[in-house]
Amino acid sequence: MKGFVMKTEEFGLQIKSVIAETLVETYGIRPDIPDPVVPPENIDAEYALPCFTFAKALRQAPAKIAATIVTGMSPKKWFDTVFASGPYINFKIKDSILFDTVISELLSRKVKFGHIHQSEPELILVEYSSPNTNKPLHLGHVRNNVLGIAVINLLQAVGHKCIPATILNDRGIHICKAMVAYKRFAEGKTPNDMKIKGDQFVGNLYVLFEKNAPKNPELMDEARQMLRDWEMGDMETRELWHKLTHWVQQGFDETYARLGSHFQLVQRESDTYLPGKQIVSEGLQKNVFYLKDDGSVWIDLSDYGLDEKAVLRKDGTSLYITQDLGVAVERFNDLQIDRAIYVVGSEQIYHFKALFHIIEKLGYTWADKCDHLSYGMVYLPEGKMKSREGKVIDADNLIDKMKEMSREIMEHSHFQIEQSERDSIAEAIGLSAIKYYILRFNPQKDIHFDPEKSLSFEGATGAYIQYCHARICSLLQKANWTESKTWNPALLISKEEKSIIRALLQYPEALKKSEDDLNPSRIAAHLWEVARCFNAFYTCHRILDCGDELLSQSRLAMAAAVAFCLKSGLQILGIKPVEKM
RNA sequence: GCGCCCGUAGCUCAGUUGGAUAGAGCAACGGACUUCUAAUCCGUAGGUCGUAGGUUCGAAUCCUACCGGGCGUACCA
Repeated sequence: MKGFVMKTEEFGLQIKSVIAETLVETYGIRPDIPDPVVPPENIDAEYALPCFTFAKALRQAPAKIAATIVTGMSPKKWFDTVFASGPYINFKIKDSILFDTVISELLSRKVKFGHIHQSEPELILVEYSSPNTNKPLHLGHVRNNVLGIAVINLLQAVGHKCIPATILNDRGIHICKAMVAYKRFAEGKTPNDMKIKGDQFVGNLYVLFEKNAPKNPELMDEARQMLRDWEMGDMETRELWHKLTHWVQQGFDETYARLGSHFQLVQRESDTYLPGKQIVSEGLQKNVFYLKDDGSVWIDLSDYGLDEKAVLRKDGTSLYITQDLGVAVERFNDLQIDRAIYVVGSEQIYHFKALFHIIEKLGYTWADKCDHLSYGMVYLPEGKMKSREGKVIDADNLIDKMKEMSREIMEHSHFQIEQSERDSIAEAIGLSAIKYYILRFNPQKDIHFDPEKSLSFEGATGAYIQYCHARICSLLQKANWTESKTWNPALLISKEEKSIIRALLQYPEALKKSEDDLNPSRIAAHLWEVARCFNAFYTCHRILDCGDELLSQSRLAMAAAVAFCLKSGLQILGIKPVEKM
């Protein structure tokens, strides 16, 4: 029954080699063969090879070449038909072989379908999240975290090793403002007393400060004094600082746990702002930097089309870029990483351009191994989020809200779920909606987020894909399905089944593309495609009790393959697949 | 001013190393539930791809100019 099995990736490779062979035999030339592409829907074929690139060498129209190649090609046993259509050569693979290959590979590789093994994996540090410790995480951070998680999963899926890293920006005027507000207004209360999370507690203080500061200028003076005291290591100030930052971090930990953010390396600005100074003095010695009369240190980046950039203040204190410089050098030296990816918003494009050029000028060979994965801003209907004014979408509130909406739908669902399971499922579906919504976008694009309209459980959403996955899990469970059950790919003959198989076949390519340009939206889109194909199939064909046990088993095998693919993709996106909803 | 990003259906977005008839979702309208989970499916309608030039066999995609929006251009982060 299962005769000729070939790994899915080999179809493309085989096509290229057949074309190469034919070109040698027919024309006596050996040009580069482009990768096969996916034909449009009206063409019944899995692969198409465009012949434009041969036109120049052969001095013939692409369509003529395509026709000639088809005529001269020796048939392969897995071809059904090969036909030229204009400048394209279309390859239709024998259904039985195609179906067998795709389903067998999914059933054996499961969620590793499409993953790649690297013989020499890179060690890649991915820095993401890196929040200020004076307020709760908001929607902007959610985008950052969700993207960071997905990128790490993506890199690992294609065989690299990652160090998830973050820097807590726990030092500076922002936290001092909250500290002043605490002394003035908090009356010694704690987050526990107020029954709120530590980050929200401190965030409220920060907003309180900003509200009162315009009318009370002495508040700002106090905050500045607080910063000086902190730098001097004043005990009382440090204790207060420690107390507040600790509360914030406890709050973050809860939110991170919900979002699924994990960090192998957590650095604090309060620890890392010093090493950069060492780099600055080295740079001065190498004459890469120069000293101005007032004592500040600069670098001229005009040969890169940038301006002069300060790397040390006149009072000798570090700047943001000083710290990043020090941290980067430490990471490459101490951790032996091959690459570093910074997941940071697009407003810092200039900063990272400057940073990487400075590293290059300092002569570090790994300067080109640093990447800034920038992502667009998140806007609300009323404009940009402003944490000073408390005008933000709070991460915890957002998750809670989506969870509630999800629970609400569950109440009215036909499918009954045990009371005890509802909470975790509602949480998972709520998070799916948020994460999928964010990851559907190209990271480069700004997101205009309307809380009333943006998050939905219908159409191209996380819930849609989860729903498809849950349906299949339910089927498999009802049938007591196991991989060892006998099935026959030749029985899967409907056009809906064919669409499913083609979508599955293209998944590894979508994964690869996603990783190539660090763009998880490609996977997100492809999962939608897979789920859509399955849902369409599901409504017009029976799977269980369809009157033919072998057909039933064959459809179950295909359904299981779909489930593995969806599960794989969801996991890469950082979305927890559910088995019921 | 200068630099970078963006402009595709009413709305939100795919498609951009030039390639087959520019695709989805939402909203609108018309259909399918005594359900293998309707958080689903099927159908209809909706487009001078910001504008104008250019490059060529071919442009949403590349180049130039302009219009509109955003972000930068800190001894902030």
